[in-house]
Amino acid sequence: MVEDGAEDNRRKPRGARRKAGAPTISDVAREAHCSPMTVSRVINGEGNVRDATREQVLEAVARLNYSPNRAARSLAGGEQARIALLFDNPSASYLSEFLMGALEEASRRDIQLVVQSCDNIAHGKTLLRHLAEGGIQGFILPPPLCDDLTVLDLVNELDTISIAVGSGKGAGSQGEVLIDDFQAAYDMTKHIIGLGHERIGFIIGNPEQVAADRRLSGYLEAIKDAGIAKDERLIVQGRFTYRSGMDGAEKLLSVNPRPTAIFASNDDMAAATVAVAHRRHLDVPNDITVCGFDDTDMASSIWPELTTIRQPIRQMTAWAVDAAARMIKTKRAGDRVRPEKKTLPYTLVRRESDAAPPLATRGARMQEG
Amino acid sequence: MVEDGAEDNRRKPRGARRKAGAPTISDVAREAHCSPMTVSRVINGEGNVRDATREQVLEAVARLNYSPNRAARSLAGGEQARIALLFDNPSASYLSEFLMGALEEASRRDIQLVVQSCDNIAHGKTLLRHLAEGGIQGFILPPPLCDDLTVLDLVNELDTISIAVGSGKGAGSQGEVLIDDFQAAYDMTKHIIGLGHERIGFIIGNPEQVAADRRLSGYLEAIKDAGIAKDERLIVQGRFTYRSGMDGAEKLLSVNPRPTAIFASNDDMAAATVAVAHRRHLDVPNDITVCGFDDTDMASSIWPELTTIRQPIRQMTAWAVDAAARMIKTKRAGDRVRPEKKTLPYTLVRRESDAAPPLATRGARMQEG
DNA sequence: GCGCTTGCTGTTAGCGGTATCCGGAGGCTA
DNA sequence: TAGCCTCCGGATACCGCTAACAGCAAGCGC
Repeated sequence: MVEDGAEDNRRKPRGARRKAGAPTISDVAREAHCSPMTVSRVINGEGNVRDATREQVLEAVARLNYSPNRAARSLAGGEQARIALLFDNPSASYLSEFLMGALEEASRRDIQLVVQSCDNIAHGKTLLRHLAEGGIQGFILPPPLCDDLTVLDLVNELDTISIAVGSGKGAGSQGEVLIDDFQAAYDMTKHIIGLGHERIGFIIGNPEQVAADRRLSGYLEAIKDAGIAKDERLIVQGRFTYRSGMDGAEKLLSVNPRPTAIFASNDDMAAATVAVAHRRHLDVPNDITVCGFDDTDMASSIWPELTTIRQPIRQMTAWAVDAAARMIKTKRAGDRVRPEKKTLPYTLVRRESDAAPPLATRGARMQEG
Repeated sequence: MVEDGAEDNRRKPRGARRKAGAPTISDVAREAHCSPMTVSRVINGEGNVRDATREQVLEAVARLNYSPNRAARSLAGGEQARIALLFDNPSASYLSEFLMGALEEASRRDIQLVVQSCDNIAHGKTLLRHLAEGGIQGFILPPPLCDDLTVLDLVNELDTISIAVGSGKGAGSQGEVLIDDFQAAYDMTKHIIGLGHERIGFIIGNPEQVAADRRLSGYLEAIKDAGIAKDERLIVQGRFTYRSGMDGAEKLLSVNPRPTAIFASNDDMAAATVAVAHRRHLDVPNDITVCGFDDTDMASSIWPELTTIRQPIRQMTAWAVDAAARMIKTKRAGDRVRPEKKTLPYTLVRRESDAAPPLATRGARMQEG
């Protein structure tokens, strides 16, 4: 009688569990009027599912708040993909968005993500080698790492795959996800011009990153199209850091006549520009318009909040993790890997840091003209 | 027919996929001349196995160096903990640290973690309900979600458990992991006093978060202990946002005589203070010392970089996951759940935003004394 | 019309364990 | 010897998911 303590309390855990427990893939399948296998395909981002079906499944997933059971998945699926995220990036706010997207997706997809920071390209390459030996099959590389061709070569040599996020030289073997930096910068410049500005300063990003070039080109093209003469003094070099933004802004604000607007290649530098402007007792935006790029956290946590270009960084890294997983999978299956590329839409987010140029300036210009 | 010895060499269809190593429970059973079930019994220390049999099994286990597959075990046993991480937090950098700690620990402990962001408290509550219905048994909540008592009530109503990270009202039913905000603020204030400051302004955080109160108390206690009289004009209300920090700083810097140092309850407000100071042509730190709290990335991405208090966010969330798992387990076993609480150590990070007060001020004071 | 792809979806068979049930051996009472 | 209990241990059915394959239409060349 003493012994049956073991049986008295757990008589029907199974039945009970089914009721209270988490929804399973079959629940979703029933809800979506299809088979569990199809659901599996949808949530794993495999192809070969009609869009209509996919949507039904996704709807059902959302409705039931389904999230796949990790244990079952790794039990059935064999090995998990292991992906590393290497970063060497000055802008902390960019980075945190970046990480969030990747981490979220990795946890959803049950992918093992190794996050490593590195000091410079050389160090990055050592790490790359090291990680590959440790069984990492794929890499996600933000700029500037993904902008270096020797890094790309190394990835190939190690027989791994890589995805460039927010940049990319269009190299054949590398996956890529980015926005149209050129067009975005063009749009922003046009927006500023549309406000009435003609003397528009520009702070270039880190020259080692292709995105910096593309943004510069977009700016140049836009002022050219608007018939504004290019003024070398209004284009200064930065490095995407706050500090470099301060230096750049100091230079720009010392030019005479002063620019009425400054377009910085990222938010950190734009924030620095606002700070410098304030230090010089210039009101943003009434004395000077300041615009950024990226829409990181910083853009909306300073005052005035920045008008900027929103990159869907989170979606981009999420997609990168996804694509990397797919590429690894096809590679493991022995199929030919076709690197995936994607361009995501950006948005111009208008906030409080832009306005028409001060009347005095406009007057001055009208007198000139 | 199918089940005979002829078949025992290898499973046929997926034999190829099986990894070289990893002996299974069946391998052990074969080795010990018994059934998998008996092996399971031995491994799990259940009764009802003859000593002789038990020893055979243990020997086989040792010989094969067998260790049970966790995924399979939790799948079959239905013992898997599922925890959700809900966040509604402005600071992205705080979050990435937050996530990293949690995800790392979750994967180590084989716990399933669902990550969800929400817009506000109301939305958070909807999600909470939704997730609980979806089989989530516990929640990890950063501020401000964990500071809201109605959220806490909901957690209880849903018969789930929660852990507050970085805050907590000490409510009986909720687990908590935090730093000693009082002591940290005390230390920072003392540090500033040690530099020679006597007129130290303080910007309070969001009154809805308990941590804000604690930090204020720490500040008050420290100046009291140093024999500095409390000056109401030097203590202003903020809300943890950049904007509120600007307002607070404006107020503080208008006080006459001006404070020589300002201690803001978080980094965003400290950054705002630096901006305001610069606007007034005050040099940080030579004209005025500014210190923050949290060590978010803003602290090190503005210039000058902020002296601040670093919270070990990663360890805090790792611990939270751990504690949540334990609490869920005891709850499932039908035992009374005793919410766990923990306080972790913080660090005062000294950077470039603090210095001794300007000589003029010190002179003035010496004359006074 | 015949095969032959191609694209989409369902079916089957496990992954490595554990819960539950079942049955045989042995001991005890009547 | 029947009846019943206890101790051991095996058989079976899953847990939730996915790999591999098996349809099955539609499109295409000839």
